Amino acid sequence: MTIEQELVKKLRSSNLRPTKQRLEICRVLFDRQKTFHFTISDLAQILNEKSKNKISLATIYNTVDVLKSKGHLKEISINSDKTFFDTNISNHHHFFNENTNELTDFYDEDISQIKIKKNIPGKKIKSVEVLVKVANNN
Amino acid sequence: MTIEQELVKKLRSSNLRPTKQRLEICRVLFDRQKTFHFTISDLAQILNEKSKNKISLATIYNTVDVLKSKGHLKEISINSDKTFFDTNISNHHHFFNENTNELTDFYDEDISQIKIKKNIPGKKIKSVEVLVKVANNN
DNA sequence: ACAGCAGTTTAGAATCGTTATAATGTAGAA
DNA sequence: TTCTACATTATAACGATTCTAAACTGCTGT
Repeated sequence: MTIEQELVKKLRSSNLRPTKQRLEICRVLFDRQKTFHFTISDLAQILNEKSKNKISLATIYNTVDVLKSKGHLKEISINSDKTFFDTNISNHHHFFNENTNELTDFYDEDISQIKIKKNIPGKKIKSVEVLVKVANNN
Repeated sequence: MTIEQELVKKLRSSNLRPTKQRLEICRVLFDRQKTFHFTISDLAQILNEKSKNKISLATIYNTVDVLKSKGHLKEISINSDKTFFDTNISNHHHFFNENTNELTDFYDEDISQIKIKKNIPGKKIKSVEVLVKVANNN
């Protein structure tokens, strides 16, 4: 399947018609090798630089919201200034570089196995994610 | 030392004069047995109910910001709608109940020891915190 | 192919949390 | 008590996000 077909499929599976705006957004999000961490304004800026006819902010918000609710994007909370999203939707962990505000993914194989020894009655664990904050020594 | 003296000390150590508004805020925050998780609007509402003369939102924001920057409060990021604060400033972990949006603390003794097997060159780990999302089974 | 409609995009207004402003009030040192 | 630097306040400003309603378009049925 070509990338373009993948993108269309992703949109259709979210009950979104593959319009040119949405495809443009999806290309930025998903047509890349590495995980992409972004805010709406990052994305809007990239889209503006990339294409001649600009896409309305409302469309960007709507598309990202739907992609998120359908599980194609994940929201990550590091600080509360802005909402970050992640194209890596697997259960994974983050390094947060306090000096540069950069995020780096890491996976279960990079951490010792985590066992939670306490539970909340009547509740089931849905996810376990670790946030490691790092900074320069000085 | 009485609670009231503790509160005054906490304010003075933050370079804040112990005014009646600030003391009122600190009583709500720190004069309690259990950890308190709150948003600014939670706090504002409690303060309004509690005392006759209401405290300006600006004062609440300023006081909380300073207390946070001086390490008497901790900011926690769960979702990005609102900024949450925590009176528990120790390194600890959270359960987030997706059904009720409630937060519960848990500590290192409630989890297996965590070893990070990867590192970021030139950076030092400042904190490791785990977020466990839980929800009803159905 | 194309008409028609449901779904989409858009600019701009509205909203909400948070921060800034500037006038008035007050804690605390002398 | 007086004075000054710090605090408080109401309100304005701001920025991210959501809403609105009018114009536009993909897609289905013909």
